[in-house]
Amino acid sequence: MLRISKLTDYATVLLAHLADEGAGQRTAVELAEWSKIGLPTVSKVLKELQRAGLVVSTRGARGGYSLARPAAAISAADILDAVEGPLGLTECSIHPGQCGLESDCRVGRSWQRVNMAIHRALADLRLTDLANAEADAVPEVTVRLGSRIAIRARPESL
Amino acid sequence: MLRISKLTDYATVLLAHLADEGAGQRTAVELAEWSKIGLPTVSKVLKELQRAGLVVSTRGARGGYSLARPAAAISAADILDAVEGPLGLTECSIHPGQCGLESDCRVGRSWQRVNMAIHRALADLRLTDLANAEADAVPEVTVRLGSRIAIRARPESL
DNA sequence: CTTATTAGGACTAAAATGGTACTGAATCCT
DNA sequence: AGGATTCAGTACCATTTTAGTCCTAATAAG
Repeated sequence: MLRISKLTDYATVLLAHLADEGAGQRTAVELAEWSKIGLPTVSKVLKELQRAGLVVSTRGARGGYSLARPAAAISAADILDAVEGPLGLTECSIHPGQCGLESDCRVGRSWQRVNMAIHRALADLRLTDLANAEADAVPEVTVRLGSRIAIRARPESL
Repeated sequence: MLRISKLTDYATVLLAHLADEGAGQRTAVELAEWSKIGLPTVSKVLKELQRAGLVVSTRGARGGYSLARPAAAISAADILDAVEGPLGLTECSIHPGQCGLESDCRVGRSWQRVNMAIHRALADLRLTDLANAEADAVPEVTVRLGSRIAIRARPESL
């Protein structure tokens, strides 16, 4: 099905750890040792998170990384966007007008809507929720794609 | 962000066309010409859809493809699963016990839940909805991940 | 038995992903 | 000032995934 990349997974793990330890600042080395992910990779991920403004870094001796804002203010969508970029769901959403169908094909916009709705739902799923995946700690998320039908996946079915 | 593959997009377009034309049976050639997708590719996609049971095929002269069931009984999740397979969202959901964190890392299960919830929401989004992407035709979808928080992306914001 | 059409699978090319390495810049400490 | 520590940027490589093609076999119609 839908898939997040390994790097996004790493990012989540690292961010969750930074969140756990309060305002704790950690170096890339510490995080690599703790997570058992290779240092270069951890480094790369953290750099991306820094560019995206999710963590702040201080250079030099006694430097390191820490969260740029409270864990509750960082969403799953933030992490996705930071690591995977704002990729479009379909080709024609990136290069419109090269499709040849256009008038006949109303499918593209649908997937686009699906994507946006999922994105929007994930924007409300916070790092604090992701970090506490104990039973039922992950919140309900509602994706609203239009106005006609309400569909609900019930918690007990997860 | 999240992404569907080109082939999934093709599959949706083709299925939508089969749905449009009533019970119309179409050959791969006809579908390729109509969609302007290369014949070998159309062929491949249709074969996958056939294996997944979304379309039925008849061989030989006057053969072709048609929907295996009414468009309203085919969901977005069916299409995703047919073309992209039931991929796990993270590594450790596929190969558990190789992670080294496990006790410390509660992130994996969260993403897994997100995935399952999205999947479940897409299971209720029907081909008929995808094919009619006129304004507001795509229905509201609710993904419920847990039981604590309700999050709603409002239609007007799409 | 010839033609139309799908089934299956092997194969190739291109792109994305995951991971590494190197060089430079900032900061701290003595 | 000088050295040590640590992040920044970028280029690079290997592997995997994705997209697309092609060929041969099977099935059905006329």
